[in-house]
Amino acid sequence: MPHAEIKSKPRWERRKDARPQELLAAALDLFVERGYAATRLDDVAARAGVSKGTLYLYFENKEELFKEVVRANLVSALAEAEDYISNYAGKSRDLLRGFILRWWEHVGETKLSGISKLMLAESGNFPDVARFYHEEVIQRSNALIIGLLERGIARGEFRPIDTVNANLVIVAPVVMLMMWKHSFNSCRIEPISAPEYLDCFLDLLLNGLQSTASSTPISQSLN
Amino acid sequence: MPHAEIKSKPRWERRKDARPQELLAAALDLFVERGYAATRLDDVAARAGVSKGTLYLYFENKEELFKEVVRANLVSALAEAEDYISNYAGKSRDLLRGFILRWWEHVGETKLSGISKLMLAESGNFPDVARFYHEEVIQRSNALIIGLLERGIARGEFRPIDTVNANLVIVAPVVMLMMWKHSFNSCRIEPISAPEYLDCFLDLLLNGLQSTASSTPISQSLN
DNA sequence: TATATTGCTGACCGACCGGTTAGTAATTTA
DNA sequence: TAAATTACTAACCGGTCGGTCAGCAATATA
Repeated sequence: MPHAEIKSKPRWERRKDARPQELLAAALDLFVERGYAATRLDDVAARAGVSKGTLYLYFENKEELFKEVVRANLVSALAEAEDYISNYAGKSRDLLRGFILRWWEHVGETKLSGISKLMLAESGNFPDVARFYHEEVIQRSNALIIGLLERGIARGEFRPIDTVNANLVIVAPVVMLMMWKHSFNSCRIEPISAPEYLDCFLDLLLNGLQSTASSTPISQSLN
Repeated sequence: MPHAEIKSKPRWERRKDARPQELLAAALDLFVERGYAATRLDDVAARAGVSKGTLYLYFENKEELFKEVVRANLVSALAEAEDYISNYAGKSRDLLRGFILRWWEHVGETKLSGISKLMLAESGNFPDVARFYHEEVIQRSNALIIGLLERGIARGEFRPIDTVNANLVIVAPVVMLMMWKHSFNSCRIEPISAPEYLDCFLDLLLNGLQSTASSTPISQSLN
């Protein structure tokens, strides 16, 4: 029925308050799918059912749009993680395992992992965005995990180690899994099984951290 | 002295056999500095002291140029690593440590790390290049490390673990350090100290792998 | 020195994309 | 219902970049 619309369906509608969220959702999708540089604002607008000019009514430019996407998603997710850790009462190894599994569940296997991947991939070409992300997300996340490790050491559950670098080492396999999911996983290449990978990682990690069984401090056997 | 050249300095020279290598070197530099998509062939040609048209005399297109860069650098480096491992006679933990430190030395802290970073960052947008790199580099590297782990397990030096996933978990912190070096390290953000980071990583890893001291198999304490 | 060969140039094409703006039409107001 | 307001559109601009090609000038040849 070619002309079913008797008089309805105006060519467009005024929806001033719904637009920003719809644009943010569309932007998140496309940034995750294609990365920062490769995402065209024409496409973001189209996916939100709007023209590119409209996008510029609500966001100053591409960079500000991206920052809003990060604020609306990752920064808020960080607050939850902070809660989880500070309220935990049990053993540190369980806290660490729980934190990592929840991290994967809430970020890794959702679209949000695409943002983490994107930043690591492109921050070299966009130093302003890089600094924003580093201050707003990475530093806070680092503080979280370092605090967790210190807690384990203070309670005698973990060996005393260099917590600053251990933080980075621990984060690496999880971030790597996110990266993989958004790069090689995408086209025709055998995907990594996240549960098995994380199991293996946690096995190695918690064994490597534990203070009880291991009597050899390792660092003495340098060559 | 504005016109010192009496009669020398022709506007250009014929150097048919030197061009390919010079172009490959320039391409490596720029791919590492800016990534695949953001590297302009005009710039590659200019850095090699040549015009863009010349580049197309020696390479079919951007993708083939990139593949040649990978072949000329990473693929050959892999051969050396294969030698190192297959000829090693000592303890597996020392072999693993040596392999990782040499990997960092020969790839991580050279330009080549930029290629690894680039692939992880952009293969999602260039599936053909991704498949090439996966077959030519990643699969061979995986086979190498899995073999190394199997050797350690067979000799009773490492705990029996899931070697396929452990390979990925082990590779992650090194690759992550490369990524960091080429993204956040580049502009104004506190750099990671590679030696300290690798020390910490190897400490955790070798402690996590060792079969001797640790009596608790860890995987039993789920939750 | 004259002629042939070919490595190399640089202007050009067409597609793309971030950002702008004149104008239009949906809605509100009086 | 007529006028005023403004959310929205669509055409446009300037700049970029992968890729092409007609022609030129640096060599080789004789």
